[in-house]
Amino acid sequence: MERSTRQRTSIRDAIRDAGRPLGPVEILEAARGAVPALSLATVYRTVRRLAESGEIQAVTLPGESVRYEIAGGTHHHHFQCTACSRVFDVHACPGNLARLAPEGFTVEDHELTLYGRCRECQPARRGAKRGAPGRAGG
Amino acid sequence: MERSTRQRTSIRDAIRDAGRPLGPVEILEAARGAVPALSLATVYRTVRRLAESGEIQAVTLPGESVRYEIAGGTHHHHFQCTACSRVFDVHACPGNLARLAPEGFTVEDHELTLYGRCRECQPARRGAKRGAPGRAGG
DNA sequence: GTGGATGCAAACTCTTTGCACCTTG
DNA sequence: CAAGGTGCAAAGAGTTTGCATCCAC
Repeated sequence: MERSTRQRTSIRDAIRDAGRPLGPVEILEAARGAVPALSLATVYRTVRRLAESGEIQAVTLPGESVRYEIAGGTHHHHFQCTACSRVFDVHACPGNLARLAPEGFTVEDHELTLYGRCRECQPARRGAKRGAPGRAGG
Repeated sequence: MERSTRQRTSIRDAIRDAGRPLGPVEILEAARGAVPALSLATVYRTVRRLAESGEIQAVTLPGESVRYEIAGGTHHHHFQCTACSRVFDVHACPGNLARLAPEGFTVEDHELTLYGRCRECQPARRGAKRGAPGRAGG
């Protein structure tokens, strides 16, 4: 059965506290705050377990490697900031996309990714404060 | 300057003739019909060149490695078959997605992927012929 | 005390790169 | 003939796995 280890707890907490999808290395760095000796292999093994058990879910964006977020349950999409590369949830959906498929095709599901500037990375405008952290990678 | 080699021609033709986005190995296999000694390294180098020159464009779907298709120019999306994994173009767009982003976020672009059954992989229904090739991977 | 969990390092897969040889213009 | 292109093999980056040790139950 599933044991409650410090590693597993720190990984789950890291994902939960982030409030946005995190990649394996981001999880590692965040979780090392609680468990400094945590290894990347354990992160990979644990996120797979947590994803299989339904506690977290994989977020796969076009051209990006996997990120993970707490399984909230509701259908939603994602927004990736073109400046800081971070990913955020979008709790809205255009809906009714089945009509877009070519004739003879059956639509079962869809994924939508929006790209643009997140709140912190808005380009400077007349007198606007720039709060962008400028983080690259991720 | 750009030379016209048999390899480059076979790669470009393979992508053009496929009518759907192909991955590096798919391109290799298709192009080897014309140039049997073609190497995967050349495929990688060539698609990068062709993509940089704008002749072809990368198609990156969630959780999938890159595919390439002829740069047609018009904005479109993609459909991935959950049975054969192949990817097809969708020449339609829900449009007006900027409103979906959280407040304070600016939307510059979007990507949409539909999932379901392609024409050849439709589940058998009353007396329908099954034409599905059942290709996995790719 | 036992079996699952962890850390390390090696293995794997996918992609890129160095280098000698070949081909196009 | 010169410059760019190609094939092979090795190198990188990201992810998975074998194994001895450790720890939750």
